[in-house]
Amino acid sequence: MSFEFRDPVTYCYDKVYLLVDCNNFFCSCERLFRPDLEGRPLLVLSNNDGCVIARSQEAKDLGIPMGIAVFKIKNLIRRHHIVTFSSNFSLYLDISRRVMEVLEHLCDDTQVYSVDEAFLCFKHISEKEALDKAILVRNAVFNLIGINVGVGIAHTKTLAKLANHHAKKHRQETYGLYSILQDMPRINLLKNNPISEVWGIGRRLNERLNEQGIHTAYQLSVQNYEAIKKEYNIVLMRTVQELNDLDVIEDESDINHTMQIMWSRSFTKRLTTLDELHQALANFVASACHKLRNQNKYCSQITVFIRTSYFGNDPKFAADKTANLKVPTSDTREILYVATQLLKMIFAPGYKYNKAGIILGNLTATRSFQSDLFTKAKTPQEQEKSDQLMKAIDQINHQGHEQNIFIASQGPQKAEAFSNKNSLSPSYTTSWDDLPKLI
DNA sequence: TCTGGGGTCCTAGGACCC
DNA sequence: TCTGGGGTCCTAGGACCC
Repeated sequence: MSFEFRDPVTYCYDKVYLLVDCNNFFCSCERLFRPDLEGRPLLVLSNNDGCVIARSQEAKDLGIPMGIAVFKIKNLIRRHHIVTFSSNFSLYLDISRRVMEVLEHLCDDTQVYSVDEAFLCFKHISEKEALDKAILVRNAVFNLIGINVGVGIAHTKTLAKLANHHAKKHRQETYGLYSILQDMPRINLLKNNPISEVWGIGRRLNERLNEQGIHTAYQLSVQNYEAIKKEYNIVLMRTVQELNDLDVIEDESDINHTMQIMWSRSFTKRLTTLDELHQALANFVASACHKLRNQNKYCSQITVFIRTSYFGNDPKFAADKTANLKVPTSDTREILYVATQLLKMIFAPGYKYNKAGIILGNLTATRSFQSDLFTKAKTPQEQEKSDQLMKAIDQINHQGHEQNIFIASQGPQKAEAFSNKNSLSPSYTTSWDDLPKLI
């Protein structure tokens, strides 16, 4: 097979993607403020300290898998003196925001993809220039924030993800940077990776494709587009196209694009009565509504769900119910009223519930709605009054860490009262409003 | 005792209309 | 009395992501 070789200095590409991804992000954030932990294995745990959601390299090297229940590795933790942290999302989000600021400074077409990664898009650039950019990005983020990143360089987002994976896996040889703009390294990388490493191939697709004899990314890349679309779907077809350097996955980084807000937690203690569930739900509603108003949005769809644990021998039960509102709202009292009705409809006695939640959907930036003869809109005065009240509640609750004002049914207990956080790190960066910015 | 918390997109199928 | 097909909109559910 012969590949076309393009001169790295003189050949100019229309469009190049750099995927920048922070290494072991949550663990790296914790370590920023605890340099004494350098070199020691670290874990960040989920909300109830129930399972592992992030691992430092040392912890990965010990063979600790993602998502494993903490009680299953108690001995390992003791034996290797592994340091564990409860998840501190406000810290991670703050560090994330600072990292993204650096990236946006270095590239005006930055698409933030998740809390720890972003695609940087450069136009009319040679491979050498792309590599120079990648080095600049890696050094800037490390020098200014203290976080290590990996950078994958390719013609499509799917390939940039794969290149990034290679860069991080072989950090010694790649220094965290890898380009597959040329055909030769791209084809080699495809041949050396199973399809499960490809962005968009999950467990189910992996099984189905394996049954068809498709195991490597390369085997997937040579499939016929139309046949894949017919047998599977358009999403997988786009993945196959992307493996062949066709840039077909759109920019979805529209900042106000959120379509729904979910708030849910699992409980440390099993809840059995409608009353207990209602109190927990009321807290979730309050938090979700607060988030909704922060985004200056209204919702017209409310879903409530409750369920028992997937594990153990107790009887299993799960239920959800959705209500659509004629008039969009962000008023905690209205949403709580509807949520309460929904909860009453789905509640079944005799089960030990371990999780509940609320989803606010159909988010809109205005209250506009299709009026009909039977729907009475609030008068502008009523709307204004509701907005003012909610604003006041948000302001007072924002003044401290405690939630000071409750809707009556939230009860005296806060949502946190239902969950455990045994080894939470301090909120280093968000405790003081006037903390000097790192950059 | 103890098993995360968010999100997105696509598709199939039902309701309804002409 | 019986019989259609095509279009749109909505929703639930499945698959994926970090």
